[in-house]
Amino acid sequence: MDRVEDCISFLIGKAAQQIARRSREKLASHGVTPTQYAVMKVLWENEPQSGSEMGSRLQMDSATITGVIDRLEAADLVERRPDPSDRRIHRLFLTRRGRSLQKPLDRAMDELNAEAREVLGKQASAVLKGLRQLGGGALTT
Amino acid sequence: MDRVEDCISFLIGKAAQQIARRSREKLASHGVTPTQYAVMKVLWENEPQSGSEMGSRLQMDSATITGVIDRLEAADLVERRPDPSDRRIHRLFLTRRGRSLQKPLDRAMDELNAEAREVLGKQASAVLKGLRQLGGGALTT
DNA sequence: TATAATTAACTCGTATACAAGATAATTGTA
DNA sequence: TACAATTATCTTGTATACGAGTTAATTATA
Repeated sequence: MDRVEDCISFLIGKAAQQIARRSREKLASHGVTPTQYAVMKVLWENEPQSGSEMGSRLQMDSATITGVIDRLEAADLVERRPDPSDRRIHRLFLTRRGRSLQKPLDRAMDELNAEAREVLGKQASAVLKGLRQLGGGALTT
Repeated sequence: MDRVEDCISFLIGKAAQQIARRSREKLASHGVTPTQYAVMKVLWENEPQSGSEMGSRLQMDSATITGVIDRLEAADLVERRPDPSDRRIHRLFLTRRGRSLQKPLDRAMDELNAEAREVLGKQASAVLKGLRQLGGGALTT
């Protein structure tokens, strides 16, 4: 590979950076980051969840989960409650405020998806398929 | 978008995470990170470069550049030297050690590219084209 | 049952990234 | 030339992300 711009790792990294940047812009007015949105989206779908369930669903490290939940809790969007049958576990619940953000945040992210699809054009489905393969363990050591 | 796994931003983020992880694994034995590799690859191609040239080439923020160069300098891979005609600028040079890493690091990253291409199969070129579009300003606000 | 293995969550240290802003130097302009 | 605008770099603070290791609790096994 002659130029760094031809390395797949570089290309995908920069594409991810641009989408993350646009995503941050769209979510910023609601005080939520892209990662925080992902966690809340999983909770809107199925509540409560333990941290480890959340982590395996979102492919997030336990150290990362802890920090994200800390900040979501500080923002009064999510709440940790002890699990009655297993004292190692904290169950994650949405607060009223957390529930109220579902529609506006989903709308903002739907806009972003539409923008990205427009950029990708008719190759969108091929790109998404490739991304699913790369992100889904095909590269596991 | 119903599930977070169908959001383009999530998919591309996770794909980038997996490639970055594999990239770190391949570079770790040489004591270099993926971002540090990118900076060195640009210097192998054309030396010296100023920090701002490096930043615009690699789409890196000035704050990020400063930290990466700090660590490359601490590892004796790159050297900052003042620019004789513009005292704002630090020119970046490779050290002997920095030059010696070109072949092994490029080989390691070529392996990674081959792995990724194998995963993507015949859709590789479509995926790369899409990534170039997304990473190259098509989403700029 | 006593103990080993596993699990969930957390802590600490390091490395990107970005926002915002500071400083020093250079360039453009009236 | 004096001053405004721009440029290059660096600083600080925040948010992921990962590696490594800790603690407490649960499960599996001898």
